[in-house]
Amino acid sequence: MENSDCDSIDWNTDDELEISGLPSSRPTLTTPGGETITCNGGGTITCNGEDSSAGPSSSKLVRHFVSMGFSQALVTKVIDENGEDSAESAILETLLTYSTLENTPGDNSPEEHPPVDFDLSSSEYDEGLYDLSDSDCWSENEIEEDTDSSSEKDKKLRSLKNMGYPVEEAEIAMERCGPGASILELTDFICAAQLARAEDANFPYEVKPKVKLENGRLKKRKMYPELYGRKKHRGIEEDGETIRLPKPMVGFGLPPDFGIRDSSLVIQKRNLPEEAMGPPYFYYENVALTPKGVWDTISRFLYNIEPEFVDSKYFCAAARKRGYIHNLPIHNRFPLLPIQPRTINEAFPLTKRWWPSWDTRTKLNCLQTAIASARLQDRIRKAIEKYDGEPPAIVQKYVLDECRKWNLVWVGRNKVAPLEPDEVEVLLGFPKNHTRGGGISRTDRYKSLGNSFQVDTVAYHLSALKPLYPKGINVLSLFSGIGGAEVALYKLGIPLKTVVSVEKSEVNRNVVRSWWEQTNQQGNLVDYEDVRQLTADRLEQLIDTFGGFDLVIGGSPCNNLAGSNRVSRDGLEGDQSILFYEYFRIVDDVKNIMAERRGSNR
DNA sequence: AGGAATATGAACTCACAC
DNA sequence: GTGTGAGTTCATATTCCT
Repeated sequence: MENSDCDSIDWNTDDELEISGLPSSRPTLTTPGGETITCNGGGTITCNGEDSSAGPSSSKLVRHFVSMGFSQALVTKVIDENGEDSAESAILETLLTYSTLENTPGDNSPEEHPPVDFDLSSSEYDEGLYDLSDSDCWSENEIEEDTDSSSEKDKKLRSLKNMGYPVEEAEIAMERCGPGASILELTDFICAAQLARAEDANFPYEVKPKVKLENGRLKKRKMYPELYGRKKHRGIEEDGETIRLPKPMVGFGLPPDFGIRDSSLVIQKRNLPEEAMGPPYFYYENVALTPKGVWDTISRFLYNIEPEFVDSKYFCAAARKRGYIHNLPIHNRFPLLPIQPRTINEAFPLTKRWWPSWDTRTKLNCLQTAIASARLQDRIRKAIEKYDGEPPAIVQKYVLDECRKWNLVWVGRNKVAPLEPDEVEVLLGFPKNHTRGGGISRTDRYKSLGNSFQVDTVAYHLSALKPLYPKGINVLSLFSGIGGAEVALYKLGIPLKTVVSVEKSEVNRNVVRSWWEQTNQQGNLVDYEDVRQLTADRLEQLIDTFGGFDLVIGGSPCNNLAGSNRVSRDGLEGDQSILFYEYFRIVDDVKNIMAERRGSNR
């Protein structure tokens, strides 16, 4: 999603060197306003595990860190050393360092913890928006505890198959791991077996194209047609260098009754390249309409997975054409409830009265980061007012062009207006007032919202994870923005055990933290300011602390890709959009580290 | 100082006619 | 095949105004 340009820090080369050259231990950045941000290194932490009242106390701090998986003895020791008043981030930093040095599991390894209690009904934040009561849309698809071992086995087999694993490998894994093995254990086994086979065939990591620096620039990966041959289906073609956008832009399929009548548009299964398979799962997002060749490059880096292009106009009343590359299962998806109104009239009933018959729009265009000026709205009003009845065709065209360009709606006689920030929030699937208050300006609200996920769309894709992680997931959220991924998972009812979030903009981090607190999250929220802080060493520490990441999710900056940018639409190598390579690096690091851990546990 | 307002096209795709 | 026109787009730089 999201935004890397919300503040005044430029991503020019000098800054890159400056930031990456910082000592890795607890760097402290200072904002232009002189305010010190202490969320580096260990990150700012929010945890509402027990008492919701604010204010640190020693015992509470101890419980807090113990709940994160550190041993009580270690936590006590570190707090004693640092002092109770020291920042939580400093304590976490020390804990991470110690736990790495000790290399011995604490008294409370995360796996030994009781599952977090995830009580949706206790949330008062949603104002009844999230109807997560028993829904026949998905309950039948869930994996339920079943006493019948044979049907249990079938379900696991089916799940594995749906996740893209070959049936034979799934059967072998179930035989070897025993009847009580969880899906996660089974997928671990299959992945380890695949890795072992790859090594046997002298086809190990080295084969995987690596990113290399060339003249200070990132070098593009070679195509490996032998790994993932050219293909063609449903309008998405790899025609030499260009991936074409599908029409209609419905991805691998939409929920039932979402506008797909042609069943051939629904993809039942796909074959992921072996090196792309999870765990961890990952999910990458960016604008669909990029300069030529960008999605080819992105796909090449992300294990040659075919992008899923979806227009969110099928999920809400506004268009949002985006590409998603992920290794999620695509079976058993279900939509968020309640389903959003999908026409302007239904979403904004009050506009109906003023909507002229010659404005035939039923959907809004893409919600962007800026809104129409008052002067433009005035020009439109004056242009129409000159005529008693229906304005002439030339005026209609002028008005309609501007309305389309600026997403204006009719709010009075001859009066058009841009959407209010709270209306944008709801369209994008966020709770009303999600970005309101806490010191964020109206301009920044539009900007952050314009850079965000459409929650219903993303949630539909992520819904396949729900049966796989009934006890919750650990998420690495990159370029988190205002937390579209977190909100989507929450609305799906997937408990958030740990969220490590990286977001450069302070106002956005504040939005996510407020949401986290208001929704009484039981897990841990750790945040970082810069993706470059997540070095391989740091990722190892985080993985060892939290027991690995189940999902790495994020959309890297689109600034240099988006069509609205008149100034610096420089493509993937642009100042901001180049951070895509950081996304790839981190996903690849996490995959390799977790594969190593699986190997050494065996 | 900082928020708000304002002006600023190009690149791309698609449909259609020829 | 080529040409043309219509439609769409997670934005930025500058100025204005408290």
